This record gives sequence, C-alpha cells and structure tokens, in this order.
Amino acid sequence: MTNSARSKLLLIDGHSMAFRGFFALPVEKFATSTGVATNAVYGFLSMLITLLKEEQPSHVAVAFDAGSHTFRTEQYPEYKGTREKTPEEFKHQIPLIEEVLHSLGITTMSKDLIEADDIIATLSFEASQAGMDVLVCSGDRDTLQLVNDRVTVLYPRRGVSDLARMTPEAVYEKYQVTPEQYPDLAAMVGETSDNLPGVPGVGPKTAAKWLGQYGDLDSLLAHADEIGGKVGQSLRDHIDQVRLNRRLGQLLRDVELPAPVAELTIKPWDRAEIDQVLDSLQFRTLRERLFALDTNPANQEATTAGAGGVELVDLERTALAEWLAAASEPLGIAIEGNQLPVDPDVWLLALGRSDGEAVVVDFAQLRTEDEAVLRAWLADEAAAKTGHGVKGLLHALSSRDIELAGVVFDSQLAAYLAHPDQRTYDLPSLAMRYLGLDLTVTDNGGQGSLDLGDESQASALGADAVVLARLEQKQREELAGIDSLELLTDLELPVTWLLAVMERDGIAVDSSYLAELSKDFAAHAENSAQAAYQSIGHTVNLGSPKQLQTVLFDELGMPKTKKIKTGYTTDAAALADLYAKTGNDFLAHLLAYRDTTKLKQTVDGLIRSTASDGRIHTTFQQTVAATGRLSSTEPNLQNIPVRTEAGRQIRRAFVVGEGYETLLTADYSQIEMRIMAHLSGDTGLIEAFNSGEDLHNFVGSRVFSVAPADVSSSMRSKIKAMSYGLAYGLSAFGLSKQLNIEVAEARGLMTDYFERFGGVRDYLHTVVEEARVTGYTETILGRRRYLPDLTSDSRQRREMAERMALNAPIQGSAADIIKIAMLQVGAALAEEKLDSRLLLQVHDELIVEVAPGELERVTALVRGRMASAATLSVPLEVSVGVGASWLAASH
DNA sequence: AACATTACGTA
DNA sequence: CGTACGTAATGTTG
Repeated sequence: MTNSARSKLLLIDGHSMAFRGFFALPVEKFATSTGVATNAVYGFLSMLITLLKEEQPSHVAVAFDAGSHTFRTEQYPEYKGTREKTPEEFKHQIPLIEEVLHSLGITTMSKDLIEADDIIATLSFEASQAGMDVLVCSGDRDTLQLVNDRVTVLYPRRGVSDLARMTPEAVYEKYQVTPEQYPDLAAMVGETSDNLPGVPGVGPKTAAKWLGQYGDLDSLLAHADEIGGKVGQSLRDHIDQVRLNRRLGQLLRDVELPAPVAELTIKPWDRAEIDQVLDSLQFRTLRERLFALDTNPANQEATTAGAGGVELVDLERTALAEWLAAASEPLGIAIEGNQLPVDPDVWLLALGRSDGEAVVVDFAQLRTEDEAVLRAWLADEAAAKTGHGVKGLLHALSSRDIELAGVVFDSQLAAYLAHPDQRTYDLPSLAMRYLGLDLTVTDNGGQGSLDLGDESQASALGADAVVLARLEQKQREELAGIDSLELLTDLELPVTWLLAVMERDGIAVDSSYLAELSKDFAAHAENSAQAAYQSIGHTVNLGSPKQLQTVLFDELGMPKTKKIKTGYTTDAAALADLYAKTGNDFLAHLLAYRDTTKLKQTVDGLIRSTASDGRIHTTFQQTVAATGRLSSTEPNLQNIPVRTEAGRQIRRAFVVGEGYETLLTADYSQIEMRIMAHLSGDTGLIEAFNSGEDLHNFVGSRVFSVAPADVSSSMRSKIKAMSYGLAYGLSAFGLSKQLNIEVAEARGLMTDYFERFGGVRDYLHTVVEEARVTGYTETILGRRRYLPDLTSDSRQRREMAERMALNAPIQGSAADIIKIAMLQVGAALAEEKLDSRLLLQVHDELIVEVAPGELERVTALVRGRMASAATLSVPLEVSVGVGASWLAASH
C-alpha cells in the first residue's frame, strides 16, 4: 500500500517562516535562561511539526536566503530597499533553526546571490516533473506562480499555524487569475514590501480584468494603446517599470543545487542529538510533540530492523549452570529493587545475551541449587558482566549478601564518558540512541519495540538485560574510538565499587547535637525576623524575594539593585550594598535571618537524612558533572558550610563512629593551580610551587615587583582572587566587581600577571583554540568534554563555551587525580589489611574513619598515595588533619 | 502536582 | 561580564 502512495515533497522558505514566527510570538516569553531569544525557532519548529504531522511528506527541504545581496539587487539596486534592517534578536535565530533542522536530518539549502524562493522554484519544478506532489510553505506571494495540479502553496494567514492552501482554484478565487498569470498581475500591482512600485490606479481587480481579456502581460502590453481612460494612460506611462517588475518577479527554475530531490528524504532520527539541541534551546513541549510524530519511514525501518525477539529461558527445562557456562560474551544484568544505599533490596534479576536469550529469576521462588549457582557466577571474577549504573546494582545485591565481581562494563558510565554533558543516561534513551530500540513502547505490535512476549515485569527486565548485552558491544567500540576505554575500566568502574562501599558505610553524626543546633538556629532566626519586622513596622515573609522587593523598593524607596527576571535582586551581595548605602537596620536583620535560616535548613536536612544506624549515607553521582567531578545528593555532603564560624559548627556534628578512633581529613593544597602550572608549563608558576614560598606571596611579588616579604595582605588577596579566577575564565570586569576596584585597575592587574606568567596566558589561549578545532577539551587522563558552542554565532553562547573550555581540563584533571588517589588509598588500606575506611570525597578532600591503633600508618598511607596519584611538573601537596569531628579534623 | 525562579551552600 | 554542583522555599502553571 505505502509503495503506491505518491512521494510528497515539502519545501519551506526558512527566513520567511522564521520571520512569521518571530512576530507571532512574544520574544519575552521565548528565551533561554541565558537570555537568548528563541521565539522564531519555536514558531518555526512548531509549524514544521504540524506540517510533518498533517502532511506526512516523504521528502523535505528548507531553503534560506544567502544574504541581502542577490542577482535581483544587481539588476535593480532598490529591490527590497525599503525593508527595515533585520532585528538582531532575529538574526541569531537562523543558525539555531539550521541546527535543529540538521539534527532532524532535514536538508537545508542556500546559495549566493539566489533567494530562497528560487531554490524552492527549482526543486518544485524538478519534483513535479518527477511526478511528486509538492507543498511550498512560504510567506512570499511570488511563489504562487509555482502552483499547479501537483504544487500547492501554503501561505500563512496569521502567525505560523494558520496556513491557506493555495491550489489553482484557490489562487483563482482570490485573484481572479491563474497561477501562471499571477506574476503578470503582481508586476502591474507592484509589491510594496519589495519596493516595487505598481501602476498607479491599477489594483488587483483591474489587472485581473485586463489579463482576462488579453491572456498574458505581453499581449496586454502589445495592445496597451487600446486601453482607454486614465488607467490606460497610467499603464502606458509605467511600462518600463512593469517589465522590470515582471522580470524580478520571475522565479528561477534552473538553479544549480547541491542535492537532487531524491536525496531530500527525511533521515533517521538520532534522538540523543535532537535531545541535545532541544536542551540547549530549553524546549520541552515541542520535544514531546516532535517525538510523538511517526512520519519518518526510514527511521521506522531502522528501528524495526534492529529489534529482535527476547526469549525467556525456562529454568525448569534448562539448567542455569549450563546456560551461564555457555556465555561467550559479557551478560547484561538488570534488576528490580531498591538501588539506594539505605534499605536496599532486590527481588528480580535478569541476565541477558545479545542474541536475545534471557534468564529472569525471582529471588522469592528461586530454587536453592539455582541460587547457589547464581551466587557463584555473580561472584566469579572470570564471568564477564555488564550493567547500567553498577553502583546501584551493588547496593541492591548487598541486601542479600550477594557478591558481584567480573563487571567489565557499565553502559551508564560509558555513555557519560562519551557525552558527559547529557542530562540523563536512562536505559531507554541509550537503547534508542545506540540500537534504535524503543523500550518505552510496551505494546507488542508497536514498531521498534522488543517483542516482549507478554507484558510482565519479568519480560521487560529480560529485555533490559538483553539490551545491556548489545549496548556493551556498541559502546565499547565507541569508547575505544575516543581513547576512553581505559578511563572506564581502570578508573570509573573501580571508583564505582569504592563509592558503593562509602555510601553503604556512611558517616556518623551526633543527632542530639544536630537537634540542639537546629533549635539554636531557629531561635536566632526568629529574633532576627522580629527585629526585621520591628524596623519596618509590619510582618513580611522574609523568605519571599517578591515580597521583599515590595518592601525595599516600593515601601522604603531604596535604590534599585541589579535587574532580574522578576524585578530587582535581593541577594546577599545586593543587600550588603544597600546596607552600606542606606544604613537601614532592616537589611542587617534580613541578612542575619537569611544566614541562620539557611544554616537551619542544612541542619534539618541532615537530621532528616540520618539513617537508623545513626549515620548519613549520601549518594555520590558519578555521571552528573560534565567535568568528571562527583556530586553528592540526598543529602549533599559536599556543601556543608565551612566559611563562617556559625556554619562551621555544623561540621562538629559529623563525628567518628563507634569502634573507630578518629576522623582524618586530607586535602590537596591548591590542586587546580598546580594543574594549571603543569598544563601550561609556565616556568614562573612552576617555580612558585617548587620555591617553598607561599603561592600567592610568590606570584604577588612577581606581579607587583616587590620582595615576597613585602607583599601586603591587600596585594595577596587580589592575586589570590585573580589566580583562581583565571581557571574560570574571569574577565577584567568580573575581577573588578569582585575586588571592588576599577575595571582599569583590574585590567592592569591582569596585564601585569600575564606579563610575568606568559605561559599561563598562552596555555589558556591554546586550550580554547584547540577545542574550537577538535570540538572537545581533554583532561590529563583523556576525559573529553565536547563544546560545540565554541563555534556558535551567538557571542553569549560562544563565550560561555570558551570559559567552559578553560575550566574543564583543570577541574576535570583535578577530578581525575583525586579519583586515582581514592583508588590508591582504597587499595592500600586493603593490602595492609587495615580496618580504617574512606567515608567521603569533597572534590579535593578525602575523609577517612580511622580504626584504633591505625592512625600513624593511615596518615602516612593517605599522604603518600594522594601525593603520588599523579606525577606533574610540580609536587602535589597534601595537608592532613585529625580529630573526633569533621570540624576538629579540619585543622 | 509539576515546574520555574531565586537564593545560597561547597570546591 | 567566573567554573562545577544540590537543595529549599516561594510562586506560578496546569
């Protein structure tokens, strides 16, 4: 049936339709969080989705104007001369639209000196010659000349969603001429928007009447002297203009184009790529509308071809041991259960082979002998396995004291290493991306779904396991291609084991102390609140920025602060600034209230997170931070206060657990600056670290040309801010803001800095340039971060990407190093059969719980292993503290 | 109920 | 107009 359906080509005038979208949608409502306008992109894509859905074209192309200079302006410089300059807000959206189209596999075309309509006319002509149906979507009436039995123009009436179908009949009804006659009519009537004057006194009605009488413009002009009255004279007076109009209005049908119509089929969708593009545009609803489409036959074919049936092996008939022994490749492991460190559980486990065979076991019904076989196999280092988020697997299996070894792959970690910027790495997305399988389709008949056999949970789990086995093959190849396979097998996978144990162990807290702290902070906050109400004479929700804006700027008439989306900011820096200006006590009370409520929230969060064993078990996220860092959730133990005295008191609550002697903290000193010295090879900076001198004093003495001893504290703090800022892509403006100095002074400071440390400047420059060429940055271990925005036309996006490119190798290399250190420390503790254990990692710091009598050995071991984790051109310095609480161990 | 916005804690 | 994160409250939207 589908073969007999005629091919249908959809041709879109990109500029024209984007422009409609731009004016139809309010720019304020359609912008990314960074302020990039996206209303035209949104409007265009929305229209495109509708067309794809309603019209089901088999071929699509979008044509764009190459520029305002065309062969028409060469013939007639005034052509389109009255057009207003394209708004900046609009211009930058064209590349974004092209990006979206490319991710959708839709061909875009543009050609120097040629307008989009000429490209469309050429393609339209070629396609209708080949017997295809053609839809032309354009807001330019010149395209009406293309209309015939095969070609329909969709002309926007208002906005981008209301399109008029201009068939030959519709054209005639509207203009009383045939499509072929339309350019003749337009030549006489003129087109204001193209700056083409028509014949005065001649409108569409008159022009149509004449064309009805004479057939076409040539015949009409040949008999121009027969036409009487004022309009006849007017026509004769403007014949040259009419001829010019006619020539300019004629669309070219013989433009040389890069691709024939046959190649304009919609390409298979790479959902991950589309996701990435839509993410960057911050589109949500359009994504759903888009993926709900089923217009792409090529995609369906690819999807179906990749799908195979999953066959569940019946353990009543097949011996588990034999089935396992027959495995010649890593088996996929999928489970059903709680994969968190607290109260983990597992009730179903599936093992899958890439050929589609799967075993699913229900622990509640598992025969004793099968369970023994399964346990032995899972614990067998030589039996290769692959999973998805193996850390969770380890938690779940630990609930039944099941040991897991021989895991050679983790599809989630692998996907993260390949594309560390993605939001999530859920299995269905990976299945779609790497295998073209749609795991979200649960019904049997659905195209692209695995044939589940039945809809039970067990079958779905078996399918997951099969998918994992197949993913391993694809992703292993991908990682090998970017030299990241070792990163997975030698770093991230071992780290997963370590993290699982750290999470399971947790860190002990003093719960009664936390309760006390909460009470203290509450009382303090309440006092500040009352004092705040007192000073303005009424109560207000101090936690509501909106209400505070009313109080500060309307009621008290304070000077306006920095603008934000909803008005003016009330953040701490702005409030402190206002306090300096006005001296109003309300501000001081408000700041105090903010501080203490924030601390109370942190404490209350810790209380809520304390497990029944009196310890807090955070979850470390290993696939979240794009640079390679870990992050910590539920609760986040990587942002426990330390900077203020009151905040530090919270660290007292983290204590050594029963049966252990003390806590030990070990942190790298200035690791990012050391990495900067290493990567840049700057001799001055390397010397700074080898001199034994305090880093900032050393650098300060060079920048300010004084002796190290004469570096004042104000000089030192400026140097410190600048040194750290450089690794983030700090600008002179940002530095001036932070240090409260003039921009000129900040710029001078940076110039002096770079004069003395030219290697740093060269390095920072090179790292961005290389990334622009290769498309990615790399850490010392070869961990990549892709930054496509480095070549963006939008300055904002490009500069953002440049700062990321500066920072990623530095932050990421530090992450690499501490991960190595963790593995080394973990291995050393095990080798030396010590009972002390790693509890937390806070980016450049490790926290260890030391068993009785082990302090000396553990201190030496941690120091040594951390310092030797990497060999850089500067030493890695480690400072260690010991104490009964995290606070006490911090100094 | 889900999402966005604002603010703020850490390295 | 400095990177990388997570959490909580308020307020808006469906």
